[in-house]
Amino acid sequence: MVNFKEEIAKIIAEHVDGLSAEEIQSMVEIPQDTKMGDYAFPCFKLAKTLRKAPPLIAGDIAAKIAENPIFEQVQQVNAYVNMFISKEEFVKDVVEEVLQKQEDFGKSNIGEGKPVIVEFSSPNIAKPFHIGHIRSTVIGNSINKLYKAMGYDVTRINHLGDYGTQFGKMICAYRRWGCKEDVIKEPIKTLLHYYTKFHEEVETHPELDDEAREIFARLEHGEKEETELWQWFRDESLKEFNRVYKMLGIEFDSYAGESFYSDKMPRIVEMLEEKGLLQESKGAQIVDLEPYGMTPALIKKSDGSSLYITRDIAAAVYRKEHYNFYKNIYVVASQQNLHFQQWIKIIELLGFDWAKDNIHVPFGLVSLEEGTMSTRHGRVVFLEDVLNRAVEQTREIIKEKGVNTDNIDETAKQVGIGAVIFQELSNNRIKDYVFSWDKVLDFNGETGPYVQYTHARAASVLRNAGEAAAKADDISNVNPEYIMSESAYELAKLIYALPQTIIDAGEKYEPSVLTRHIVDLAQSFNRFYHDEHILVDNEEEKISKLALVKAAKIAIKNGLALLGMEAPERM
RNA sequence: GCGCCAGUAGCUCAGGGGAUAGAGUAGCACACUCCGAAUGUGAAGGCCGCGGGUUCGAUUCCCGCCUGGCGCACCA
Repeated sequence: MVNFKEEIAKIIAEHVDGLSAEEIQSMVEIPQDTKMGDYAFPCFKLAKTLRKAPPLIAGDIAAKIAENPIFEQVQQVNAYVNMFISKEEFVKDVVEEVLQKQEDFGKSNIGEGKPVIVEFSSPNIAKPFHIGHIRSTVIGNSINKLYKAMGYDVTRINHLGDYGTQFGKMICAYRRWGCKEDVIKEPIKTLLHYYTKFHEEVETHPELDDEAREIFARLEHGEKEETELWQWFRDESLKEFNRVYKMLGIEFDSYAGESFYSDKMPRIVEMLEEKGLLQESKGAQIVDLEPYGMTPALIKKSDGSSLYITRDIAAAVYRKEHYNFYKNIYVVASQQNLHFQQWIKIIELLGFDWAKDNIHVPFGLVSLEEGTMSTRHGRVVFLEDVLNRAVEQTREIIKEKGVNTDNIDETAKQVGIGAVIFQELSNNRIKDYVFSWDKVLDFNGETGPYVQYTHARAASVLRNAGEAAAKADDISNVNPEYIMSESAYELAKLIYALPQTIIDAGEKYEPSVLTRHIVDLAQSFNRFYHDEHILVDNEEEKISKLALVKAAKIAIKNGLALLGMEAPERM
């Protein structure tokens, strides 16, 4: 498809001195009101160099470019050159492109196969997978898919929180109050109970903390008994996590978590020493980051055991050596902003020029109406419960509406879970939000079910069309005259914009950019659907409109896939 | 106290130098003998937190303040 901004910039550049086509391209905009054109070029900035009033410049440019056949019309309005693209060619090109590319529509190859790592989800072993984990999991999954669609070679890493003093606490608690059968029966809930009990007991018995620290030190030294317990906790927890990942349709290439890097840390400490970055402070080893406006980074505790910043440095070094990444992306809560700034700065101080390729993609906090979520206080909403309730509600709605779907369980799953994912990816990831059952279970308006419904509706029209639907695949059967009405043209424009939207979303690490666009697409399709009758008697008109319906359906489906969602044919 | 982030319609949020600031939702008024009403249409709803500055032009950029969230040494 033609890149219109680029083409327009070239055309205008021929008539404007002193500005490159690239500079002009960055100035070309899409007016908010479609009545003002498909593209606009504001001329204010040219006034100084050309020594002329902006409206006069706009008038000049408009007159000079009006003859170009890519425009249907060019107008000067005040300081703007407003351009209307020739609809006939445009609509035909868009439909042809989509129907030809099918599931590949929206993909690009700007990544050229370069290796990218996306680290996401990364739950803590032996702790519940709660609604707070949904963000990293779902946002990370979408970023992974966006980068794949851009032609990068993506590796998905689940950096499990499977190490640290918390395991000292867990083992300590298990030894004191644990019961093997309970753990086997309900691993995470039981282990969480031990963990909570530990924190209650430590209030009155502070010596427990020392004991836990000691146990962790033994674990780190590979003592048999501690290691076996740890391995057991890890295995049982992963079983539970995988149940949720399966529901969400999420997979990983690697589960190399914190424990994987435990033997890779001494090397980092050595490197820091060699570079003279390490200092002793209050018995601990630190890197002083004050010259960079940051608090010191604690590398080693006074008892000699490690901290997670050391692990993250070790992990980044390992990944650079092992994957030679072009980008190493971390989808981790904004609470860890300082931590990321610190260790990325340390990578830089170690002399690695790839420090800048480590990218922290932060997101805001999820809280409950009762307050911040707290595993220790048992104030949590389990993600699995949220997904199950969404599926259950969908099943009821389907029954209520009496929709004919072949497999009500499968459809309820696709829509219910899709609703939760879509909700999560609707807003800018940096925003905090308060979890609300009412909101996740609301399926009207700008929601996942709305978009999926639109897709199913398009599917329904195509089913009802019978043979004509197949004829729409052949562009020579399509007469663009029939799909140039206002609502059809607006729909075509949004379909056209999908590939660039995918790139924008990827480059900003912001799936919500795509989510918003899919909502716009669905709204536009529904407007078209209400404005015009598609299955008309006139065969040529019907086929032409069906081609647009098909293109819209493909665009919606491909977009949803990049959010990690299914697009059911019936719902 | 210092640092980072956020503040836009009653509510939830888009937009991020450019034309009259947009959606959804709630409430109001409409549209199913018609391809799927989980839909669509209309009206209403705004000192874009406050005060300065830069600019031809600021909701957008800069400075200060206010409010809220998060972080700031042996948890991750």
